[in-house]
Amino acid sequence: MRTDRRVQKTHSAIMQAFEKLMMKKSYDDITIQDIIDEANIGRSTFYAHFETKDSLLEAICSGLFDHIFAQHLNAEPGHDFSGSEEDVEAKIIHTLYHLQEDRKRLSRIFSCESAGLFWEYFQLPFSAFVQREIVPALTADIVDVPKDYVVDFICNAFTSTVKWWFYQGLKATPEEVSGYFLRMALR
Amino acid sequence: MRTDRRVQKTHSAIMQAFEKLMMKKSYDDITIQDIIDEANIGRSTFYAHFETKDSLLEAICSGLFDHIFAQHLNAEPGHDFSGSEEDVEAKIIHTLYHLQEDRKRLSRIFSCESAGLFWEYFQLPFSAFVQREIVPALTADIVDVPKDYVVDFICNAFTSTVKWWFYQGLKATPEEVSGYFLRMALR
DNA sequence: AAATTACAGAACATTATGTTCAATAAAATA
DNA sequence: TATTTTATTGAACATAATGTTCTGTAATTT
Repeated sequence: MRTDRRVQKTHSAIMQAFEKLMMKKSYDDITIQDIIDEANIGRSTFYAHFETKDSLLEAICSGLFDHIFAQHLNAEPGHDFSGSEEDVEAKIIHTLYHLQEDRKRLSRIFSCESAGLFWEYFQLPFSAFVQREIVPALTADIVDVPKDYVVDFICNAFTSTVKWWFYQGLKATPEEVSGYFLRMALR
Repeated sequence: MRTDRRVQKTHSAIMQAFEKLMMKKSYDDITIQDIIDEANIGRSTFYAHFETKDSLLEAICSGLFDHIFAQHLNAEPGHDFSGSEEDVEAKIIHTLYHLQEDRKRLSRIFSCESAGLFWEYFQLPFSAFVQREIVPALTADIVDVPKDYVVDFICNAFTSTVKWWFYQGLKATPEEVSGYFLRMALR
C-alpha cells in the first residue's frame, strides 16, 4: 500500500517551507512556528510528522547528502585502478561537481555556522570512503600516526575545503579545488 | 576611578554561574533564566551587564583563549631560530600543554558541538601565528595553491586535531599530538 | 552627609513549545 | 458506492523563556 496522499503533501509542504526559510534566516533562527506558518499547516500536523526541529533537519540532510555521496563515492569500482591516485582524484572531482550543482541550496546551508549537524551528515559518508580507499594507500608513510586520527584529519580537511570553496563563492573549478585538497591533505 | 565593587561581584557571579552550568549542559541548552537562578541575581541585573547570551559567551571566550594563545604563541621570538621547524613545534607543544592544563573547563566547551563561536575565537589567534610563521616556511612547495586556502587549511587542521585529542580524553601527550599534526598538516 | 549608582524583585507583554481534543475532510477498503 | 479508517484542522491549554520597565532599597562614591 502506498503512503496516504495527504501525508505526502504535508511532508513536502514542510520540506519546502523549511528550505524557503533557510534562504532567509539561519537554522537556529527558524522556529517551528515559522515552518507551520510558511507551510500553512496546523500545529498538531507538524508534530504528527516530526518530533523536533532537529528531526526535520536530519531528514533534510540525509536526503541531501545521500544523493551526493552514496551514489558514486561509495559505488563499486567498475575499473581496475580503484584506490589509485587517479581514482581518488576522479571521485573527489565528481563529488565537487555534484556539490556545485546544488550550490543554491547548499550555499545557504554551508554558511550557517550554527548547524554542526549538517557537517556531521556531510562527513559520515565521506569517512567511509576515506577509510576504504585513501588510508590504505598511504599507511606506508605514517605508520606511527593513529589510524583514527588520520581518518578524522582527512575528513575534516575535506570538509573545511568545501567550506572554504563555498565561502569564496565557488570561484575555483572542482579540478582546482581537488588539486589543492590532495596536495595539502595527502602529502 | 575603580569599577564599582558591586559590578565586579555581579560580573564574576555571572561568569561562575555560566561555567558551572557548562559542566552540566551544552551551551544551547543554557537559558538566561538558568544563569540568573544559578548566579542568584535579579533579571534586570543580567541585562545591565550583557545584552544577550552570546555577548556573555564572547566575554568568556576572549578571556579563555587570549590567555592560552596571546602570551607565547604570538610572542616576540627571543631566539634566532624563529619560524624554523623546531620553533614551530615548540610553540605548538607549548600551546597543547596550556590546553591540557585547562582540560576541565575546555573539555566541556570543546565537546559542545553547538557553539561554533568557540572555535572562531580559538582559530583567530592561531591564524595569525600560521600566517606569520608557518606559511612563509613552506611556500616553496605549494606555489600554485592559494595562500588563504593554505592558512584556512592549517587552522582547521589544528582545530580538528585539538578536537580529536579532547574527544579521545587527552590520552596522547602534547608531544605526540604535535607530531601527528605536523606530519599530517605540513607534508 | 549627600548624591550617585547598582541591584532586587515584581509586573508585564510577547513569543515559542509541546500536548490534547473534537470536528471535519480525505483516503483506503470492502 | 457505502463504510471504515486515518490525517488534518484549529482552538485551547499549560509551561517556560525573553526582554522591558519600574520602584524601593542598599551600597558606593564624592
